[in-house]
Amino acid sequence: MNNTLIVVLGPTGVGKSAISIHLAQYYSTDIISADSRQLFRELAIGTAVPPTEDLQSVPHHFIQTRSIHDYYNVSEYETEAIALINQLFLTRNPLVLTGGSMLYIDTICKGIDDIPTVTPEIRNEVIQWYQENGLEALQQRLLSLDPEYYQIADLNNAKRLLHAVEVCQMTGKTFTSFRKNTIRTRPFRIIKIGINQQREVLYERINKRVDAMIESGLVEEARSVYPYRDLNSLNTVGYKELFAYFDGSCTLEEAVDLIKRNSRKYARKQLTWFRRDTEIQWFEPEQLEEIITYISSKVNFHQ
RNA sequence: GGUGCCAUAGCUCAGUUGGUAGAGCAAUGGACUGAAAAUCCAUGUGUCCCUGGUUCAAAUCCAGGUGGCACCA
Repeated sequence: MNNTLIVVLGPTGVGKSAISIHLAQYYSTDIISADSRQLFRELAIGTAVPPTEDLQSVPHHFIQTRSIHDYYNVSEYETEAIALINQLFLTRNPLVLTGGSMLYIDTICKGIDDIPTVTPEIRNEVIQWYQENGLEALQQRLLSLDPEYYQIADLNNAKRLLHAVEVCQMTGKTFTSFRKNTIRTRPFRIIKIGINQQREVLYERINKRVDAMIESGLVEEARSVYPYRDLNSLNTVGYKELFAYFDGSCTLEEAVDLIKRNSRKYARKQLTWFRRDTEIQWFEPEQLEEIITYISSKVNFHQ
């Protein structure tokens, strides 16, 4: 098995895109995005989609391919991305996967259990029931539907409980019965490259990048999707803060500061997730040569 | 120059009739199975501006000083 997926991961703003493009050019290959927000074509500036030149110089997949109005989830991503990866391997090797959405990356590397997709009717029904009856009632409902999951569930996290209840409600089976937690072995090798740098430097980069986004017209971009603010796809850093400004509940300056702060928080959360993954080999953003050396030490593409 | 108000955690501020201090935000750590840039959880020692006084005991009362704000000249 020589097919290799090079996974470039790291916190937001660290410079993953630049490294991925260099790697893709070096190996004459494509980039598959693992970014849950760059998927949406209406969101370009605020999600830091690479500039047009970069997108033209290297083929990118899963960038700007969906609308904010489309329903999308990790499972769909897994199905589509794995199919594409297998197809691309017929003509090229290695491939580069890059992005900051932790769950999306893990889904490609390890798979995710088959859980039936909840219909909008059931979802709305359960959400409405929750809004009328509250968290405690939701916990009790889960306890009666799936006591096993109740034992391990994060009982304050309504989103998790809601999903478990939805699945039970729809299928008549317990949520636990779908949670096999089986790791899928992929028909390709995976090399994980983590990019990180000193926290202060990273934060400074993030702050500057937000200023640059504002200069590039983020306010206008956010205003154009403002009417659809309740969509899940717009519960996104860079947009939700500007919606508050449009509402008149804060100044533009305050909104921009909040975008910076929330981006930093996001970066921290990403690092928390990645920290437990011992397969990741970490590098600084300038260490392109070292990265290529490391990859070469793991696999030889010219045999 | 005079008078009044204020000074407590990185920031904004609570702090009852004196018993050596605690919220929100920030920051940091953690969780994570179809909303994941989402959602949830945990972590609070700081010359209570300085000096002196009263008191068994002062962030708290008194005097002076320093800095800020407001008003009057």
